[in-house]
Amino acid sequence: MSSPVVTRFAPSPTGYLHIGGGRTALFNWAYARHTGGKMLLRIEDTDRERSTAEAIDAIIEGLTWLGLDWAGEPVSQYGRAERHRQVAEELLAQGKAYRCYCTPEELEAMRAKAEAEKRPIRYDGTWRDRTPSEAPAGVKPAIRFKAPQQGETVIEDAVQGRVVIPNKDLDDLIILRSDGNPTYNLSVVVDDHDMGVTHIIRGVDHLTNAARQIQIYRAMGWRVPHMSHIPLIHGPDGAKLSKRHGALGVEAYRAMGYLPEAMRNYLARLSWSHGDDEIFSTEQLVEWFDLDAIGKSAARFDFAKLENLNGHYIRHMPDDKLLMSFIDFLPHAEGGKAMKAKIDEAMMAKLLRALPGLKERAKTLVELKNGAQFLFAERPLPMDDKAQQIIKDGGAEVLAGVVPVLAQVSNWHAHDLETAVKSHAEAAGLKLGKVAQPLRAALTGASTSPGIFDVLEVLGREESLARLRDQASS
RNA sequence: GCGCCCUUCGUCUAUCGGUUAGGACGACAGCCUUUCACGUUGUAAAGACGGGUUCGACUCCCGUAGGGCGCGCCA
Repeated sequence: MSSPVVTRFAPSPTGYLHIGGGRTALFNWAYARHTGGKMLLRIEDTDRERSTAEAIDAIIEGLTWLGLDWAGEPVSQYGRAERHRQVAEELLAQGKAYRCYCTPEELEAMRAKAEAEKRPIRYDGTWRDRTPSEAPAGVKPAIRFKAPQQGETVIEDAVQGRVVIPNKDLDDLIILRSDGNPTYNLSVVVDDHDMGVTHIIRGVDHLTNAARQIQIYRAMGWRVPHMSHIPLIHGPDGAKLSKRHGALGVEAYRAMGYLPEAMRNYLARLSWSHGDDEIFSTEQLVEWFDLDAIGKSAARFDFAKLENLNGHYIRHMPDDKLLMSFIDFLPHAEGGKAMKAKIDEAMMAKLLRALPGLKERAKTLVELKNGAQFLFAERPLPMDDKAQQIIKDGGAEVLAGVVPVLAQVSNWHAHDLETAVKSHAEAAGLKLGKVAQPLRAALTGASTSPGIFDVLEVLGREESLARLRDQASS
């Protein structure tokens, strides 16, 4: 029996949880679930300049919205700095690291020179073999890892396969800054080791870091975790979906009206697949998810497909559940707070009754919100351009004819209303559409809506007749 | 510049040497229809290029081109 799987999601809190991070978290989560293991959350906050408490909150909220959870409390990497320092000292004591007295300015000059001469940009090992006695006075040293210079470092990656990096291309990285703070590559290794992480699943942008980290694991005599470097998500143009290029935080997707279940389904299908399966539940994802089905090429983010998937989830969600999702969504939508304030028991009932007709027409919760607008509107109803046109083009007269008919319907239900309107249309020699559109315009203020008889029923007799009379010619 | 990775319809992908290269989104067309949708039927649409290996390559190897990632006292 092998030990239980431990994965981790380790974002740096320098901004919101972007969509690529969300998928990395999803893969870690799904793999942990699939194997009966657990996922840990570690906040990589060692960069004190850029890490913020707001970002931590945004990440946690984003993960929570996505429906991803983790075992235990989030770990602060910065909080473990003392331990990282100890490891750096240990490496130093063992001769596997050394003090480097180069100043940042010198290093910058070194890089500039290398670039100008079109040489690989690498630390030249100035202090690798010098003795501390040669140290310049007044310069605080950083500690560098003494990386092997010959041979190669092999990454056995579940996704990338066997990746071989020549050691000559990996220079001596700083593991402890001159101010005594550990750097990323050291902290990651120490934390993953101490936290018992068995499987590292992260973006391929960390692939070369993996090589350096493996060298540190070796130097410490620690076991190297299983690694999976997953492809990045690109924008529609093929370029990296970076923060600078319009990459959005998961909260933006929430505001755009996407359902977490749809996001999970969509994200799961980026660089991962299970045969021809396109739409599947999170339970199925957990059941099916495995590392060997992850592809190596980057995927482009496609809003059209996300939207299609989202529409599917909206349509198939039970009405009561959808209503709850809708109400939870409202505060995040434009003008949604005002709508939410209007939701009382009666409105809940109306929404629930209207939802079957509404959800067929909505691909996002924003569209659902817009579609439901007519339920919240108050007389006199605001009318959009098309609706006004319908009323003007003879609609008002049609309404004048049909209102008395509707007023006589004793049982105000869709079926009876339909019977009444249809026979009226027939008697008047009008096609049903000629009657339905004016009704729709007057009732909803728009030219599109759910089935008109359902609209009449949901609005109720009094409100319906009042709205119709507002627009009927006298 | 150096290193690593990638390349099947516009997009996401299936294919693990032998298929009429399949599915999904999107597009287009038809049907349904009180609007818009939904639903449904159908159509168009792909192995980057060039060499090998093989009886046989989308699949294996090499090269070319294009793309991505990395090369901080950032993570």
